[in-house]
Amino acid sequence: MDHEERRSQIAEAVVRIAASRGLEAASMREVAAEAGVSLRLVQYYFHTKEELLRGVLAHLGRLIAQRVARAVAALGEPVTPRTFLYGALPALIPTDDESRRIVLAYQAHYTLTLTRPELAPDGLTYANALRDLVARHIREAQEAGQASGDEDPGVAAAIVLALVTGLQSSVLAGQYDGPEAVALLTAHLDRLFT
Amino acid sequence: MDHEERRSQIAEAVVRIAASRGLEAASMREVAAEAGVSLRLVQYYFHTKEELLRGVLAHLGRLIAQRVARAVAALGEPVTPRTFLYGALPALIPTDDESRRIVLAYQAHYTLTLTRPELAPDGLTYANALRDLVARHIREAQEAGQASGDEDPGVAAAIVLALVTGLQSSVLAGQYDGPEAVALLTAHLDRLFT
DNA sequence: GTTTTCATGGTACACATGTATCAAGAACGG
DNA sequence: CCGTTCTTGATACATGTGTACCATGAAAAC
Repeated sequence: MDHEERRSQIAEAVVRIAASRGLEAASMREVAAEAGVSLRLVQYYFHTKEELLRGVLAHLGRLIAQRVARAVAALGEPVTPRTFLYGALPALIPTDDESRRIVLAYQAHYTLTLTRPELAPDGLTYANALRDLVARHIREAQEAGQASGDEDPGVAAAIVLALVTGLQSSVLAGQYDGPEAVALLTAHLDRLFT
Repeated sequence: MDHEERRSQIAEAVVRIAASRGLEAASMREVAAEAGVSLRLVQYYFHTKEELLRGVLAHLGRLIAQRVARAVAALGEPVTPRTFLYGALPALIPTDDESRRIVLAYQAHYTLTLTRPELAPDGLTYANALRDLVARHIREAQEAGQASGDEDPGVAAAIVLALVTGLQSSVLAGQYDGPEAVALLTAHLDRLFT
């Protein structure tokens, strides 16, 4: 059978367990049962548990990137800095069940990596790259006169991304639902693009 | 011996373990060893593990509230809405080792409650109360002409608190250090208080 | 002074965990 | 046809886990 597909299937099982019963309930045996395979098979595709968790984290990264890319693509051409930010950032907020599962599992892994850094091989690479990307779009919007220019693009990008992270947490905890959180995010963006 | 003190001592041990090796490493035996007491004693003061985790969460809440109160008190009189926000909110960002421990342990517990709501008896009570408190201060600042009045205080409060949450995560992950995160937060506040 | 409650210790038990081992069919090239 | 490599299965093992049980001073109440 195809290796990548099997690994995805198992990783998906971990995501489901982590989102419903918590990451600590994702034992090798539970994962095997949830994925509908034998324990030995989980061991075969992910030799150790550490490798499994790393694989799941990578899988979650792909899922999230895919969701964002899809949201941006749905905007149609042309993709201006403004439409990019209004399209990509809200895609990170959990709305439907699937995005909630993904973000919840991601947050569980994220928290785990805080005390087990060896599980996050790339560490802050993606976070910093994303911030720089957002900063670049903000700067372009400023140069095009769409945004007020009296703010450092790097600072504004860091703020808006931290806001997204915080809103993710709030939605997961049930403080706001998806649309409410998106409204808060766009309210912040609206002040950026005066 | 004093009951409350013993419970605090044990809860503090859990916080240290959670911050260094992760909450999943906080088994009853490890907690006992870290606290320098016997396993039986941990069982005596917290009959079950669920009760222990609830106790630690309550303890963390007290520690955080105490830190914020201290930061506000350090501002001296009079406490205006503006000084309150500039004093209380940055106190939530991890700067020294102790605040890092507290926030890290809190985040671990928070993530755990997402899939085990029975561990968070008060749920969103505090979060909503804090948001309303911040909203009230923002509204007062607006009425005093210290802040631009074209923004809903509730929305602004929700945004700034989500930002704080996101900055906490970023600092824990090492993306920003404490002073950088505080600078980002005050940059946001500065735009609120034109 | 005896009894009862509190505080602490040691230990046992049933179970879950990650990992390793042994085994057997399947696919496939020589 | 045979051997080799890839997949999959069942199971064993050592250890860690939460919890329960029994025991012992100490203090307090009557």
